[in-house]
Amino acid sequence: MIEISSPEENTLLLHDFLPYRLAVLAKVVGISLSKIYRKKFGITNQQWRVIFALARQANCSASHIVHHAALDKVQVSRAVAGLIEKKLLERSADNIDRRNSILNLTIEGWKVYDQIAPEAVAFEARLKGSLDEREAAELDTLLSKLMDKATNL
Amino acid sequence: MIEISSPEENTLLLHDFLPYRLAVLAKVVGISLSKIYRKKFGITNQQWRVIFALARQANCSASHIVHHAALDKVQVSRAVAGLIEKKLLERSADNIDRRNSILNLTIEGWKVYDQIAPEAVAFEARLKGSLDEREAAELDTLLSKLMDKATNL
DNA sequence: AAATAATAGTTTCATTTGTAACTATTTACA
DNA sequence: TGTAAATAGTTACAAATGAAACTATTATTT
Repeated sequence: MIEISSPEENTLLLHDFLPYRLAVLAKVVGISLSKIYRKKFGITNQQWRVIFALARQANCSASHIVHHAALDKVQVSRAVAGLIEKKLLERSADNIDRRNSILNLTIEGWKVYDQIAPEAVAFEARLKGSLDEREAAELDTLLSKLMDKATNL
Repeated sequence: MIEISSPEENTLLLHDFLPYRLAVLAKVVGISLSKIYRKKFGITNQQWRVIFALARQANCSASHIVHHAALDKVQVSRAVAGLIEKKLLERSADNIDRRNSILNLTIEGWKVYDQIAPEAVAFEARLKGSLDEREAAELDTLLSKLMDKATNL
C-alpha cells in the first residue's frame, strides 16, 4: 500500500472519535455477552433484555418493558412472542384495561434467568476487572453524564 | 400495573448493567450523529466510516479499511460499492498485487468529508460538553481499559 | 351518546445485516 | 513446477430490523 497521508492536523482520527469508540466497544461487549445466552438457550439479545426486565418487575405490560429495556414496541412484541413460544414467558389478560397484556416469567423462564444472571454478573465483573474502585465509580459518573447529554442534544 | 417485585437484593438492575448501558449510550449517540450525514447526503453509518478512514489514509485497500474502521469485509465491500455509485470514491487496480483494490476519495468525496467532518467534531464537543478536562482524560483512559479487556475476555 | 383522539400491541413489507459460499489471485512448500 | 493453502474481495441467501399501517380497546370531547 502506498501511503499518501493527508495532513495530520486537519484530519479526524477515527480511533479517537468518541461516537466511534462507543460503538465499537458496545459491539464487542455485546457480542461477547451474547455468547452466554445465545448458544446455550437460543435467546436473542432483545429476549434477554425482556427476561431481565421481567425478573426485576413481574406482572408488567409490554409498554412497561418498552420504557425500561430501551426497546421499541415492535422489538418487545417480537421478543415476547418468541419467549412465549419457548414457554419462558406467559401472557395473561388485564381485565381492567384490556389493551394491556400482563407478562410474567414462567417457572422455566425463571430457571433460565437464574442460570444466565450470575454469568452476566461475572461477565460484567471481568469486564471491569482492570478498574479499581475509584475508576469504577468514575466510569459510572461519566456514562451518566454522557447519556444525559446524548439524550438532550 | 400490579407490582410484585422480586427481592431486590437478588435481581440485577438493567440500568446499572454495564453492557446494557454501553449499548444504549452507543445507540443514542450513533443515531444522533447519523443525522448529520444521513439526511443531507444519504450516507450510511458504514459509508461514513469508510470515508472517514480514507480521508485519513488515501490509496489504501479495502482490507486496510477493515482493520481501521471496525467493519468486516462484507460491510466494507458494500459501503465501497455504494460510495462508488455516488461517485464519492474511486477504485483503481493494484498491479503489484491484483487481489487488492486501491481506494481513494474523489473530489466530490472530499467535499462531502469537508462538510461532515467539522460537524462531527462539533457534535463530539457537544457530547463531551459536560466533562471538564480531567474527566475527558479519564474517559479516554477508561474506554481504553474497557476496550482492552473486552477484546481479551 | 356519538364521534374523535389516544394508547397498547401486532402485522406487513422493504431494507439492512450476518453467514457462508464463491471467484480471483498470490504465497508456500513438497 | 505443480498443488495446496492463504488472502482480497464479491455474491447469494437467510435472518434481523425499522417504519408504517393496521386492529382492538379506552379516554376525551362535543
